[in-house]
Amino acid sequence: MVRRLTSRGLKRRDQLINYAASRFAENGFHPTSVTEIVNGLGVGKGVFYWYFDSKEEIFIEILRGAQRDLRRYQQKAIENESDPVARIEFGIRASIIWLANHPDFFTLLQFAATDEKFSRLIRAGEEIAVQDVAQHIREGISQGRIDEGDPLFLGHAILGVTNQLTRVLLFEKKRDPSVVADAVVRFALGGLRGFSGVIAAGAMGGK
Amino acid sequence: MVRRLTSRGLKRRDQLINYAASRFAENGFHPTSVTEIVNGLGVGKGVFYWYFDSKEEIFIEILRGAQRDLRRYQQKAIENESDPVARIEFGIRASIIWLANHPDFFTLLQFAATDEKFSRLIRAGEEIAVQDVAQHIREGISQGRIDEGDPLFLGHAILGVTNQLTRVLLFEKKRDPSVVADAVVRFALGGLRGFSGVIAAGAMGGK
Amino acid sequence: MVRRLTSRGLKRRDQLINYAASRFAENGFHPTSVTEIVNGLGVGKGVFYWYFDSKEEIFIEILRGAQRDLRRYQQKAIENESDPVARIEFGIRASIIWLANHPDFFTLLQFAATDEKFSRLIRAGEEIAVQDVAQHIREGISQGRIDEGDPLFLGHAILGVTNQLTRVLLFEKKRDPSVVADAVVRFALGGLRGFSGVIAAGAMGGK
Amino acid sequence: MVRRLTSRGLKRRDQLINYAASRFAENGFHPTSVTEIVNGLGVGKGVFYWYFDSKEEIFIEILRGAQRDLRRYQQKAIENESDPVARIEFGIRASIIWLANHPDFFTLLQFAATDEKFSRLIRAGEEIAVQDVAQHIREGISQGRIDEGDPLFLGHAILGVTNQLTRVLLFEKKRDPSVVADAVVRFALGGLRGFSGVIAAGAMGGK
DNA sequence: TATGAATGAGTATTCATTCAT
DNA sequence: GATGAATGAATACTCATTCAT
Repeated sequence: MVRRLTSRGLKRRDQLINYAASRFAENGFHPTSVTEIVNGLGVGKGVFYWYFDSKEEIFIEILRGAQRDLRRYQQKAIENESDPVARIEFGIRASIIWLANHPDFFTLLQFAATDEKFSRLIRAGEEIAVQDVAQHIREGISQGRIDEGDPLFLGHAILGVTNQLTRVLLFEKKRDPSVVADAVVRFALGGLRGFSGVIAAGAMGGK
Repeated sequence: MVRRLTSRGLKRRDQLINYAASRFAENGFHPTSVTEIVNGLGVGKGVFYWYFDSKEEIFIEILRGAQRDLRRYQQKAIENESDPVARIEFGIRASIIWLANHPDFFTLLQFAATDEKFSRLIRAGEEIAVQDVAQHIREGISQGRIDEGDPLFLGHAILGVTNQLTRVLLFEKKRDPSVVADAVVRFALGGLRGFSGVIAAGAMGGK
Repeated sequence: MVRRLTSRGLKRRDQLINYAASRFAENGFHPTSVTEIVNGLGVGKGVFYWYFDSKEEIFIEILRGAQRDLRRYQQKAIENESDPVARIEFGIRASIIWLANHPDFFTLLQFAATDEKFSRLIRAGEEIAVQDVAQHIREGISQGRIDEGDPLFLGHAILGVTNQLTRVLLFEKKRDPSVVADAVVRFALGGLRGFSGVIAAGAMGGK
Repeated sequence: MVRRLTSRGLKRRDQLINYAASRFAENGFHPTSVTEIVNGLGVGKGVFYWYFDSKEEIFIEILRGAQRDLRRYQQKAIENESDPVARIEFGIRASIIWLANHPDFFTLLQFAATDEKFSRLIRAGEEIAVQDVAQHIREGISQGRIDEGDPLFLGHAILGVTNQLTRVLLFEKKRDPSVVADAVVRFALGGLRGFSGVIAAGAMGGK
């Protein structure tokens, strides 16, 4: 939808995005109806469709906004650091802090990754984040600080640890963000250094 | 629902579970209708509600079955191994192989974790798996093979790496299961060993 | 929609078709809502969609049924007559009688011809009727009873006269069907015989 | 709505009428939204409601304008002809030429005739046109050039032939307007002369 | 005159679930 | 055990119209 918005319109749009995000996070995307959103805001149904073409569209806008914001936060956390391993660490810590400050978005991103309609977007965002990390990993490898290994694999591994520990420790067990971050960093940097003595590679066979 | 089923009835129930699982995996839980399931099987709607109280119930049955099956597979892979680190490795490898053989269930479990209605079940299953691993981790720590650290944290970290790399490398990038397993094991065992030189713990602060 | 219907189901379907036809005829297709139809029948909304995929579909069924019925009626009126001009006359009279007995369908067919979604169907039905007449016209021409002329043009001309006089005389001015039929037949057969002295063919030019 | 319009305002009004007419003709009246009209013109919604009270009103304006214009065109074609049969012929030819030059209006008039909201207007317009023709028919009868018969019936018959052949031959089969006009004139004048030997008047009976 | 914003009843359609047979 | 039929609340979305500026 292309619409020239006045400042009043921009405010409305933001209001819709924020409220919808909170409802989606609490109830889930499918179970949250447009009616629920507009009623919660005390506006008519047409308002919603004045700003968005569909329920899908507003969700995508929410996701994009979250991805953009998270990425900016990560980059800002890194910008003055030249050591690649430190950049990785700072990136992890920034992510966790951002997620702690935007718990709704965490839920939303997790769900979106499982829904065919949005997963492409999430994948793309993840890929960008992983590319960022991969670059630092490559530098770390060339400096001999990180063991050889596919930087993209390693980047995804870090992402996996970060997400899982954030969900469990931060959101479920309500640990302090810095505690969570310490745990993630410890595991992730250890993982990057790798483990020479793989015991039984391929030893178990398939089905 | 508790119903005494004939062997024919058991077969029907299985048929429903399997077909529903494939539909849910392909379309998502919410977008898949009961009508779609019974039509796809060429039976009437009564059949569905003879065996299950609701669409939620069949989904829960699917999830439970998947969790049970995966756990059995993991345990079988471990039963003759006494070395704790090897048990961890074998557990990881077994998980990846099982997931490779049940791609539908992977999708389903991922989604279920994000839906309030099912997440409790998923969390419980995860917790059990993590407890298993934690036990090995404890042994490993006491043998001095793994660095000090909260075994539950570490268990979740392993789970996070496994899930993420399975999704990305196995399902998206179609890598061979053994390649994926090698990557996961390498990172996980490295992560367990930890990283003594955390550079900036807590240095960045919150918002 | 392909559905095996019980006799109860067939009855419901008929009921829906008949009631919907009357509503469409009275209010028009667009202004008549599915809700109005099911409420008028005192059934749930699902009933409608059990038998028809859409509002369009039921309308098409109505049109098809009307076309089929009208055609049968025309053919029955003609079957024992061998004289081609008499066949034309009998066909016209039969059409008018049928329309007099199915005033709703007349309205429906007229509307359908103007709506892109249904006009193809109406055109096809008209074409069939016109082909029938054209055959008799050809015979009439070869017997020297009808002047030379494109039989399809003439068939459409007859259709036009029939429709217009039926609408105006029969439905608006409430004339007796036989009076209407006499008027149509008189004009149509005169028109078939043609007019040798066209006064100013092409004399007026285009725009 | 009565509004004193500046010349700029009159232009806007015309623009709206013309564009709306083209949309209505292409999509149908009901399916065309006011939004579609104003967006297509790149103006705000207020503009529409400044000039017209409702969507119905603009449609009625369109119809009235078309009727007025057609009637003027017919009258101009006839004004210098005194022979009644020739006046009929010229009227028919003029109508077909006008319709050929205003294909949108043809569609619109056809639809309007089927919609309760507008049919009164269309009927009135038709009645005027038919009265015009009826006058010539009466003259023709008194001159012994046209057989006895109700002039209004005959007038409607001519209208029916004209409309049907225009639709089929001109718009669907893309015949040249003069060819269409020849066919209509031939049939209409033949029809006016009538057919003495009605074979089976009333012989078939009603239901 | 004109705009962007807002209204809210209305639309077609879906779907989990129940019922009668 | 199983079927076709029925329910009716709910859903996403539309649209003629009005309002504030």
